[in-house]
Amino acid sequence: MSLKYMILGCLTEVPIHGYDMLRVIFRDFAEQGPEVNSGQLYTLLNRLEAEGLVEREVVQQDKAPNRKLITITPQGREEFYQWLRSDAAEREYIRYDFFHRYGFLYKVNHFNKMSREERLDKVDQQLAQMEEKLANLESAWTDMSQRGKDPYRILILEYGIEAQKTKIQWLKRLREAVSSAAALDSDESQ
Amino acid sequence: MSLKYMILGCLTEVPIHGYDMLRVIFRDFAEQGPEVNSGQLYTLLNRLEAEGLVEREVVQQDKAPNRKLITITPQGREEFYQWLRSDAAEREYIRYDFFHRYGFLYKVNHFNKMSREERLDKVDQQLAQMEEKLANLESAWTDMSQRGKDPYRILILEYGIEAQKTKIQWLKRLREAVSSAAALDSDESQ
DNA sequence: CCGATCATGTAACGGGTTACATGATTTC
DNA sequence: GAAATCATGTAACCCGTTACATGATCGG
Repeated sequence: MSLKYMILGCLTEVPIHGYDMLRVIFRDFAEQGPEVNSGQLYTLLNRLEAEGLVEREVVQQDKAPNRKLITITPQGREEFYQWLRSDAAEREYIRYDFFHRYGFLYKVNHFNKMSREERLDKVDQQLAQMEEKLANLESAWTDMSQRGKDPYRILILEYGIEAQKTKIQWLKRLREAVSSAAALDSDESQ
Repeated sequence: MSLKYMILGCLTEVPIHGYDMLRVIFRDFAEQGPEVNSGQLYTLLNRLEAEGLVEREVVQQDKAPNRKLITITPQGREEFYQWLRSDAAEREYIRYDFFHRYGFLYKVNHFNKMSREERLDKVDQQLAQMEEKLANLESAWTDMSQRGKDPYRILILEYGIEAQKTKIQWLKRLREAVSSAAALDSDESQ
């Protein structure tokens, strides 16, 4: 379970309440803010509390709905640091992981079953999407470096940007291949 | 469900039996052959058969365990082509997907909680793993192009190789940052 | 007053993993 | 005769998603 350690890691830095965590953690994974997956968060939080890794305290707010401030317990902190130092989650057994979960690539795998127009269409759409995403990442970078965030976190974002650029460059090559080659119109495989 | 379409896609090209599919499909995702996730395959296959998308026929083999040859039905083929042409599975809503599921990156996010030695250690390990993986991908490429496979499939592999190189380059930059900078030893975050 | 946002939750489902069971055949 | 590989399967579990429910407060 990876979210568990995201939560604990987040809490090692500052106590926070659930809704804010949703915005902080999930905002970055799904494009827009909440209502994204409150489901998982609150149920996990229940479990973590039962396990004694976090504590929740109701904070009365006048003129606003009550919040529950979540703090990490010493055991929680302990477990997070142990995980952090272990080599858990660092190994990737998956050889073709770039392929895994990237539906578009899987469809390229079956391009020989599509017409040239269909291929071009798909590639162009993908390119547009990926370029938009790159722009997003880049503006996030500007934002982050202006706010003087932890340099490691900026570096992480820079990895994301590089990876995205690599993807785009490859998509352009793919586009070339689709648009130019009759030789690529092979039908058999294997 | 993505595996469903991997199976159907595989079957549009050639009838195959379950165990072979395990080797073909899963070999590429988990490093070594079966016994990897036979669980999912056979249960899914049951469902696909019940839905009339595939058919199974027992093939008696003397001097070997019986196999069940799986063929795709016209409905199965139909459904696969529809999926292929739709834009299903092509959109990525996840902004920081490069971060998602890449445990190592998440730990870099918490590098400020580790000593310089621990950081270097982690980075070096990761580098070694990623370089090994690159070598694997490259030998797979040699293999594939010698066997004259579908050019699109070779292109896909080339994307994997490029992505892996990007990762490695970044890891080297990260290593630099860790080994050289005292300035990076910031403690606060936010 | 209505809709948006803040804030917390439950229930059902679904895909995927792990672990286990079975049994044959080939190789050492 | 033991271990490895071929071949098919079941059951339990876990993580995550979807969909829904509740209720308060704020802006128009």
